[in-house]
Amino acid sequence: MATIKDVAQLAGVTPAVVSRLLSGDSRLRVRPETRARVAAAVAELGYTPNRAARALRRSRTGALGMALRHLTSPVYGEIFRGAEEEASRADHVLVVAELDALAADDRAFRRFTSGGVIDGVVIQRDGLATDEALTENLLLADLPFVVVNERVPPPLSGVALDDTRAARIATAHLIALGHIDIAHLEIGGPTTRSADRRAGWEQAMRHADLDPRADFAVEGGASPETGYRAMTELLASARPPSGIVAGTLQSAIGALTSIRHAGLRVPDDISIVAHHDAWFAEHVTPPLTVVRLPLRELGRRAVRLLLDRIEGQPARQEVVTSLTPELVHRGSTALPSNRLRVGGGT
Amino acid sequence: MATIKDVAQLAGVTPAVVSRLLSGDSRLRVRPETRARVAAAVAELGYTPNRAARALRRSRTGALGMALRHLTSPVYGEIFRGAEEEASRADHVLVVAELDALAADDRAFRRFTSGGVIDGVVIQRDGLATDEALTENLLLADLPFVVVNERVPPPLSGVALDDTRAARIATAHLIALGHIDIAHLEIGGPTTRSADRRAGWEQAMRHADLDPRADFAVEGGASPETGYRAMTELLASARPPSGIVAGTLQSAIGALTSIRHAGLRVPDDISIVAHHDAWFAEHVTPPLTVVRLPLRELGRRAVRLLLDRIEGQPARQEVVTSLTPELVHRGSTALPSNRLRVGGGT
DNA sequence: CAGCCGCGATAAAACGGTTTACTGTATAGT
DNA sequence: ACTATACAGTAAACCGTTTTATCGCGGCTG
Repeated sequence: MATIKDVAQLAGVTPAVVSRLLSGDSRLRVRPETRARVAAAVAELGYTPNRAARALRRSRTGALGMALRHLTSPVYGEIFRGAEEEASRADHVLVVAELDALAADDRAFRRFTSGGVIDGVVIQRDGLATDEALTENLLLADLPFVVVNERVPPPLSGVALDDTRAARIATAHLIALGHIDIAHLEIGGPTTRSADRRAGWEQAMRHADLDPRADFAVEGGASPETGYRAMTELLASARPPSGIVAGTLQSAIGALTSIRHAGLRVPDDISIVAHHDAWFAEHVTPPLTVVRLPLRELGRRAVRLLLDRIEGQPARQEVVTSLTPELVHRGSTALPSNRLRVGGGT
Repeated sequence: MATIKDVAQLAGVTPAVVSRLLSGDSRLRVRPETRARVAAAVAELGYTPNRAARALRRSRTGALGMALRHLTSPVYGEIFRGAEEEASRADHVLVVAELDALAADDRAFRRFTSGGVIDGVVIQRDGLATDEALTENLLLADLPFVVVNERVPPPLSGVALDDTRAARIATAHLIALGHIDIAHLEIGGPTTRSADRRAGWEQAMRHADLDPRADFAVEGGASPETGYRAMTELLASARPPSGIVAGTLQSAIGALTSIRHAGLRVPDDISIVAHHDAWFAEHVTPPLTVVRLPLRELGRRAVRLLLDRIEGQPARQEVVTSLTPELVHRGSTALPSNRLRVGGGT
């Protein structure tokens, strides 16, 4: 591989000129013809600066960490893409690691965070005990980090979605269709997105003079199994809801199964709307109505914020409000039937 | 951060001893007590070698690239986990990039492959033109790489699954249930996994003295939409199949929808078995019978092979046969009914 | 004519490890 | 008594960039 010395020699200058030219040092004065010779030499040799040497000198590696729990998850996959876009723009590279592997293996954590492998890290946070521990350890390691997809309190940095608004939109959609008894399948756990979506549901209900009944806010978790159980419980109540706002796609899928097992039909008997638009939302039966959130923008913003933090800017807590959550109407929501309410009153 | 000099000073030796001790230089003779002093110093200072400095000197970065098309895909997510496990074992870190981003943006490709960012790369390959181009460019860049989840011809290195066997198992399952008219939804495109699965289907059919009819081998693609179309076409034939072996989970899901739209039921009228066991296979309606393949092992093997290649070992072409593909029986396969064949003959 | 300034660069010291060749000291062999 | 040998480490070059301080030179000023 060509080094900066080769380039300098070919251009008839010293390595310093090449270096300063390539990194855009504004204090460097060169005449245009020299600049051109250097550019030509770089092109001819196909020169790319050696990252290790640069990192050693600058104490900046040009790599960003990304610690995610489920690489498999379509929502974090999309966030990753946004992150990569933004990292690419800043000529950075993304080192990814499984959150649980980092938490479980101290050597893995140290490999990831020490030795100047990465300049900072974007982390997912689900309110688990291991997540708290990871935050502690990052703080201890003095490595800049930003939390993605979750609001965090001020000493920390993070960027979240407008989950309250999203849930409001989802709930308002059901209300507009004529639903009155609307339940919320909370994600559960101490995450802000769980609380925010519940808050959004409550707000939309109150705004329409409807009652966000406490027994209609049940924990649906983040898996089909937990969603199934929560829905089954709801169906067992004296007056089951006709509309469901699900916190996650997975719990919505579990709910769908539960409803079917109860001999009811979606959307004829019960309507259901979920959050996030993964490809399979369209391919379950029936296709799920969802509110689509700007996940890619979320990833971009997280990386932007991280880069700013690395540059020494103060911590920030952001919410992506630039793009409005968008309701994608599919087959899982419709006008409420009377079937359930005949005996139910109201 | 503590440097090797700090450690050396604290232990009362020179940096050379620390370095050689930590990297296990067998030609170094030290007495046990010195060894202990160094170990104590390392522990006390929490020393981790600086990766950049090490990379600069060794011309090995300790980072491996992973270029995948769909981070979102559960199959590659699982492969990634295996890869991370193995990389971790070898004290390496994983830099991931989106395949299409690399193909589309030359600067991104160069950032990834030049400048000693990574020592080698594991790539996904789907037989696309851009994939061919990427292979060319990697060869040109003289960067070691291995192809994962696809067989490759000898100058290249790669590790694949035993797709033929998997398809044979899937097909044999339907045959054992009593199905006779069994179609295959090929992945399509010039991938070996597409061809291998088709071959497996043919083998199983012939082995049972059944006819792998040419019109029963249709291209189902890798998306629900293409699967839907393929299935619709099959259903329109004079004597539709009663069993379907789907090359991908996605095409199986599309097929499910098509069957439902045709007014038929799974598994009552038609049985369907797919490949790979992602979480949602269990949560579509009905839950899909699949053959589960050792994806994590595939990821591990790919990294192992890559590391060997980096060490200078010759190219190898592997197939993961150590773990047998396992049939997971769920609700989408059952005994064939007579309903379809009443008018159909046989 | 001396001094100063701006221009267009340059020289050289880091950065933090790794690695090769070498050194000084005791012990053993002849 | 003298050399060989093993032992236990050491010295220093080197990897490829970045960056700070400096330099020679011509022109302008007083």
